[in-house]
Amino acid sequence: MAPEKPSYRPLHLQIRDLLRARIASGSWPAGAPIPSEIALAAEFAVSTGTIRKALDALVASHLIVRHRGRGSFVASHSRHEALYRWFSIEPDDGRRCFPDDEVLARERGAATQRERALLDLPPDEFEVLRLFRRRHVRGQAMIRDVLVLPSHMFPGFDWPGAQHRFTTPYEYYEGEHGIKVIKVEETVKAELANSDDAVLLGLKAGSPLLTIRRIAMTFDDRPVEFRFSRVRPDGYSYVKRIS
Amino acid sequence: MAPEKPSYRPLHLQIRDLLRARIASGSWPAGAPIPSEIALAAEFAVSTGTIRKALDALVASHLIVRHRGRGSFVASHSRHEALYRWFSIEPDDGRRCFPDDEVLARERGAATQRERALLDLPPDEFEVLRLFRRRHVRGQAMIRDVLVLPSHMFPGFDWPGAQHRFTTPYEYYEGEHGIKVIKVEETVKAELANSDDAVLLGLKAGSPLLTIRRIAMTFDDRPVEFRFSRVRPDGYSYVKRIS
DNA sequence: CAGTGGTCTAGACCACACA
DNA sequence: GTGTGGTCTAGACCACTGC
Repeated sequence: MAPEKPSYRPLHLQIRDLLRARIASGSWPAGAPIPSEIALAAEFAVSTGTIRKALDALVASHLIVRHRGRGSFVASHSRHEALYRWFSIEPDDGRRCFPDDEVLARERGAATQRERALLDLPPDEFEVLRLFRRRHVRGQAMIRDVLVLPSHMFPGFDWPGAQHRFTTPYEYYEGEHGIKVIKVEETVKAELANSDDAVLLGLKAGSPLLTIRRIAMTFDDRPVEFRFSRVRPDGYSYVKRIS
Repeated sequence: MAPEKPSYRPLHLQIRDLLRARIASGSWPAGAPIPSEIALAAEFAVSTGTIRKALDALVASHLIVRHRGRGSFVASHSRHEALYRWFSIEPDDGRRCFPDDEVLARERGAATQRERALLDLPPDEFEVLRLFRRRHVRGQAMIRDVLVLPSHMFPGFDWPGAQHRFTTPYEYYEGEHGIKVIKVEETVKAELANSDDAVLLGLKAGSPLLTIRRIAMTFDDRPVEFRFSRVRPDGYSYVKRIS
């Protein structure tokens, strides 16, 4: 006999996915209030306990936030807690602080073979946006990076222009282009500083350097941004906590 | 008015902490079955829903595992899923595989100032165990590391000897010394290969190298092990996924 | 004050493992 | 079978927010 597909999924999972779809589709935009437990229970004709289990899962995956007495809301990158969520570099003295951006250059061009693959560009799309930055902390150049974006997902892209309204690129993607980054994958390597690193980060060529390649994804693992960072290693570490 | 301490904590949190304490104290050792929901509900005189919420939290923090029809059990490092939980290095070709250990040396000696601080040694303890290893993958030397342990927590320490019974040090700590690692913190840096790296990993001195400093902790953030790893960067990356 | 989410209860029914 | 955990219900009560 051929294996049967599961004919049943728990209600709370079905509801969780339906609610997630509403957030993914943009019908519930970032920051918007969502219906109360009671309203949702009525809409789906289930008990509040089942709704609660679905909402708890969305809280766990950072898709909504809930406040007793106020209601539930679609999570947003503009919340302060979101700032450090994706940023894994910490000074060795423990005093975390978020770097300032300096946009060095911006270009629009044909995607390389590698960029096409990393960003999973559809066959009829060939253009990417590239944003070259330098990032400072306490006045010192700490990171230089390049952000590569699929052009077709960001019509009218204007990050340096919108920088006064949004504190991070992800907040800008979300607020201005309706694209919510929900997952990133970073691979870290050690390399040697080249002459550009020497100039931009004030290092000696040939000194060691941390490099980070990041793929940022939205719903359904769709790539949104590829980022390549080169980090000066003196005084800073890449940190991962596992529990 | 002086601020009042909270006179009330939710029952499910209190019960979660009580159950966690039983695991921490060793009265419920790794792998042991724990009482059923109904039995726990009777013991604490609460409803099964409250017990369930406490147990769900313990599942989320990997302290217990539950199987429908069989029961709930204290989680153990010997489970296969635990193998990769703490290991963040992945080959660039995607084919993950766990390295073999080769113990190069073992020593027992006085802790350095730095080791004392990292391991939070009590004032009357001065001795550490050091284990020097090399780790291979597909026949190639990939990592060399040193493990530093507080001597007083591991009486009769015999890792290379017990290597035929336990697959990883953490499984050995748990099975033989009753010490369960539940959390690690890693800081990653880029450095240059020295002459020892050149010999042990087959690199050129001066080539870039990933270094990882790890603190492994048991309950109450008590340090159990300090580990310093030096990783050959060609073909491997340190990976972190955030969602 | 009404409305929200957080806690807690006391059940019922089901899928599954094991003897 | 019996016993386990997983799902789901229909309530009650409380703490908190904002009007």
